[in-house]
Amino acid sequence: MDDDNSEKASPVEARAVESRAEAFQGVRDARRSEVAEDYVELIADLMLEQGEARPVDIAARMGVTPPTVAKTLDRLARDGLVTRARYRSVFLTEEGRALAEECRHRHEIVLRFLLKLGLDPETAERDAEGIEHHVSEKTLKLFEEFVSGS
Amino acid sequence: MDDDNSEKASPVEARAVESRAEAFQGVRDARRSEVAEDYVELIADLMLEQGEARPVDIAARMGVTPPTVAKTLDRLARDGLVTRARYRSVFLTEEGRALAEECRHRHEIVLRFLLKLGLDPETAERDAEGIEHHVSEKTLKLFEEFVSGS
DNA sequence: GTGAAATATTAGCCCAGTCTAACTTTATGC
DNA sequence: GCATAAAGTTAGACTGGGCTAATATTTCAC
Ligand SMILES: [Mn+2]
Ligand SMILES: [Mn+2]
Ligand SMILES: [Mn+2]
Ligand SMILES: [Mn+2]
Repeated sequence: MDDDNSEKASPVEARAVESRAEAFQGVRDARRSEVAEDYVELIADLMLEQGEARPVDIAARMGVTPPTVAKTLDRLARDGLVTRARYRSVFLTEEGRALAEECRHRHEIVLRFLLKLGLDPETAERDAEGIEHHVSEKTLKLFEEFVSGS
Repeated sequence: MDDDNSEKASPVEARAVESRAEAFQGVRDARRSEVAEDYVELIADLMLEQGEARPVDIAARMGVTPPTVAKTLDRLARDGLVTRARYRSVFLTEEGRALAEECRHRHEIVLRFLLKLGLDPETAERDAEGIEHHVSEKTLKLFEEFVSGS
């Protein structure tokens, strides 16, 4: 090892490192809510479309197997987002409904934003499904303005 | 149960269900590559900044502990993205370098797009770190045009 | 050169989220 | 009403990605 690379971590560099770590932390936090968000949004959808949210319909639309849905719903129930009775459809709690509404709204804005940008509907729907979970309030506001703007 | 809700799944509805499932599948696929993408991008960064990519520096910037980095690097090595020797810095394979370059490019475009939209740099960096993994080629193109456009 | 500090690894734990196989319960058609 | 089909659940396995505690190795200051 020839070159002297011992730049003793200036406060400025230290701050940059920390800030980067916080960004990654934030993304990891967001990741932990993704599945719950998609489920409550879908459950709200199904209750409108079909009058009830059955695990089998959730499974078909999420593209996963029924046991996966069962386990996920148990976690959602544990976290106070849904209520559940054996062999019956699932229902959203107040908290679940609130989260679903928030997610529906955010999904809608992200989708309309991508469409306005010129994306085809199929791709827009797919990208929105992923992007929605990583959009801050500030960004959402800007998306909204862009959609509404001339 | 009074109302008759037995709408026998028309082909149109079936296609809609399937398409939605595909969107979720796509998002799940993207999620599986997120960590690998962030790591190779960061490793490439460190090799430029510091001349080498040490686990301790990766850990600090990712905001995780060294054992987490070790385990992740082992997965990356298994997947042919990095090479590794005990107690030494890590290196990217050809494949790893290619992926890193792709990720760096995509990250850059998403970031510039958010900045152009009017987002503050701190939030832009954080949102970009999450959004980048869920942006299709088509969307990236549109972002690029928007950034370059008058 | 040696000892202490820094770095890296290993072992072992945890939880989320996926699956298949087997079983139970409910809904449906006759 | 009953047989069977559909739906739901349970058990058990697996991977990814996080952690702490303990250990091993390397680096550095003297
Ligand atoms: Mn989604
Ligand atoms: Mn959604
Ligand atoms: Mn990222
Ligand atoms: Mn990135």
